[in-house]
Amino acid sequence: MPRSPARQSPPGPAAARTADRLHSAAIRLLRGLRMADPASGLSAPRLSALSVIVFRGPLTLSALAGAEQVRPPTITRLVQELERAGLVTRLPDPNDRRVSRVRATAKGRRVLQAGRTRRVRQLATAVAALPAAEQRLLRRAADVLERLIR
Amino acid sequence: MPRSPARQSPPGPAAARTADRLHSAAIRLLRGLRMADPASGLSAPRLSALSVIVFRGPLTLSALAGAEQVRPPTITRLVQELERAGLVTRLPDPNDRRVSRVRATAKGRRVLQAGRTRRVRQLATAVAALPAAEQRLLRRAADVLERLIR
DNA sequence: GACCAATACTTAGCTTAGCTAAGCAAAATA
DNA sequence: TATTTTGCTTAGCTAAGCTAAGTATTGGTC
Repeated sequence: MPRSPARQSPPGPAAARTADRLHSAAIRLLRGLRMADPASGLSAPRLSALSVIVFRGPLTLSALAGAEQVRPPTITRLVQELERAGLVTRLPDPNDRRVSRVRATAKGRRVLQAGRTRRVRQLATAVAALPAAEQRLLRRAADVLERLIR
Repeated sequence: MPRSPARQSPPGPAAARTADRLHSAAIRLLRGLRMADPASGLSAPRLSALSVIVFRGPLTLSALAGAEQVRPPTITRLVQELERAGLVTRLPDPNDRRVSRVRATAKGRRVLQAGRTRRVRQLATAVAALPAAEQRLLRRAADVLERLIR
């Protein structure tokens, strides 16, 4: 009998089922959270992009697009919106005038903190209510997922 | 010192961080999967709705909206698209002429299977490549997440 | 039985977020 | 110097969500 993790073409029913459940869970999780804070205009993609800009320092639009796994035009627009809201600014690159680096403003950093807290509050509260063992489980699952997603 | 899971108003930094990571993971996971199959037109929301229709039998639009956690107009449109694609049909309710029940067609059931397989294939393959212990971990995490999401 | 409120869905019209294709300007290369 | 490549933008499309306002039906109330 072949050892289990050998099969390649069909991923195997158990893995497929797990993938399917994670997929559904992701959809519902984001739907539950979508636009938790219309006032500050911090939708999921904006929050996510702003977070990258805040934590990975000033970076080029290409790098941001790569990190966010979206195409260049999407990033162009997202950054324009964040800029319009005063959350980020752009610096010209002195060495290469094609590129444009983005950095968070003080307001951006402030709003990120407040906004992500508000946005994931429901989820965070639900997580906090779980027994410690399940919280640990979710943390380890997040590790695995982050690796999986690349 | 107070025992840990007691605090309520701020969910606590560990839970908040876990929530934040799950949030990010969900965004990136869905971005990676979005429109894996443009040919069959099976986007995530359609797949998700079709799946509910297939497995929870004929159900009213309101019930579907509830299950999918979206507002009525969104469901109206989604169902119109699925109908146009021949994946579902509508039955009038004999007792109440306001309501309209949706059921999957044979084609709908067929396409669901093929489509979801294609759509989550990347993810399923990645999951299948994990050591058994991590696959188990993800399954248990999916249990917890499904409860969490309600 | 006539009205009125509630319910189930639809329509209209907006926003956001993604895409491709095509363009422009700067840099790198031949 | 001419060409290609790179980084970003513009134009224009689609999908998926929303609210507000409509229609039709049901059911309750005087």
